[in-house]
Amino acid sequence: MLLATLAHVSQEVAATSARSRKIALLAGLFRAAGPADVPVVIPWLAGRLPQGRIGVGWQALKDPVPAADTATLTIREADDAVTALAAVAGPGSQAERRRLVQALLGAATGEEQRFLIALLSGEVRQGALDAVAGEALAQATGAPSADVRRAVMLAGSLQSVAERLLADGPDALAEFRLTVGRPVLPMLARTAGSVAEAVEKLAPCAVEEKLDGIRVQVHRRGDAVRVYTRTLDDITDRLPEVTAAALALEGDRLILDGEVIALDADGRPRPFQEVAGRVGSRTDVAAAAVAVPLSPVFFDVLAADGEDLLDLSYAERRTTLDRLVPEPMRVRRVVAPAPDSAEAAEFWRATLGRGHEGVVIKALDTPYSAGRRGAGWVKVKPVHTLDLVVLAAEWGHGRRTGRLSNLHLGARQPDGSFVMLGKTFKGLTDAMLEWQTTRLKELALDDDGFTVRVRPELVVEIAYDGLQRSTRYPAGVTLRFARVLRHREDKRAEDADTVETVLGT
DNA sequence: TTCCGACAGTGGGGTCGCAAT
DNA sequence: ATTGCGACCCCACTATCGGAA
Repeated sequence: MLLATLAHVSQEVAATSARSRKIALLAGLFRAAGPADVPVVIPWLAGRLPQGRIGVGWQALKDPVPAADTATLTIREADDAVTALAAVAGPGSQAERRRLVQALLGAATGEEQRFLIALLSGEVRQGALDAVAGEALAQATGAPSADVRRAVMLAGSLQSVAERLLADGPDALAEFRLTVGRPVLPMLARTAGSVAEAVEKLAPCAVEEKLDGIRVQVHRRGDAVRVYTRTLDDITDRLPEVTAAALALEGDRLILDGEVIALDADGRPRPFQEVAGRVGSRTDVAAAAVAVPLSPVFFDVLAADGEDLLDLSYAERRTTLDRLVPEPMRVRRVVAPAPDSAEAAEFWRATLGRGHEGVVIKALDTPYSAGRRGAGWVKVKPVHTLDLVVLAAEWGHGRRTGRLSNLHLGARQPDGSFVMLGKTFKGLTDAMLEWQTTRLKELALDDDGFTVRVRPELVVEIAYDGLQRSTRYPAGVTLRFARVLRHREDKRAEDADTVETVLGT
């Protein structure tokens, strides 16, 4: 199949907003693809490279390359070129990658170039990722979409399901079962504003500690242990403590779901940044493990003695977890039998008092919804707010093109100047974007085409989760997960919060 | 007809490893 | 030694489609 065919379909998918039309377009292309093209066509149209990380980003793609006049490039040839790119390493690799990228783009027409650049930079943005592509796959093959979805969760990727499905038909889906050693997409939680609100919806439910670390899925079969992240990357080699902990358990053929955190001598959790740094360290794991020892803490079990527990209720899975995992390695929790239970509020206070991030409220009767943001899990974290001053704004991309989007946030200093604490683009409705674009243009000092600096007069109310250490910003801290609540036209810059106030929180 | 679940998009900061300077 | 880049951790929130109620 020619790359031009695929690039054109991608463009059509991007051009329509109707999800049903996107699915029909993708399904048509999947049907037309030959068996040899399928392993490439499916991930490409879900916006992903089968080779994974290849070391090419916007920097390697920014130089324009003259386009070919006619479309001759095949999908196979383009895929081979990407494979060659992924293999480049060592001194001179950046230049070599750049050369290979330019050769590939030089063989492509304009439309093909646009698709390849989007694909290589991870910005296909056609309004269709795995879920929509999976739906199209079901349509193209006649398999029930619920079965395709379940197979994808259990396989951890669309691609492997697609290959089996297109080669052997819908019957092949039955082979995708929960298997110890093969990671499944983890269940995620939604957000609620308060514990009372969440318990109201979910009772009878449990309230669990929410630990601020790295999510892990631990598989153990005999002496073989593997540890996977939320995106199913294998990080076993970086977490020897987790392997040791898993081997010390009674049960076998296990899959456990939990979080790794770092604890001080007095049992209080250390900052997320330290945990992330530790998990990211791979060159000298032994030294890193001495500096920041990690503790795995589990909250769910997906398989025990090789048996699939996904469809059991949370209450039943938790009973199994309590049997298999000793108490210090399980998250603390209480059960709130009714919406007005006093236990929930008390547990929330105690959890925050111990220095943890928040709580997760879990309905007792829900199964493990792999890969979903299931309604059965709801997280609640404390929210702080500040009034800060907009110092500058950046022009948006995609659907925010032409709007000033990303705001630079400043806190007041005693001498009347401002110190930048971070940026945010979150929380803005289309109407707010429209309004702030107009307002900030009135305040503009200069515009370099990327950032518009403004007179520091517009006050915004910002919500955030807490402070974290920063080397990027002058105060030495930045806001974690800052988002805009509202513009405060009723406030002047002199009314904004000071750096002292921020640091005092 | 209205409501709501699922999905995609728009990016934030930090940290590590590697290559280039 | 320092800097720049890419990858991958953590993540909040809004808009939209289309099926459920």
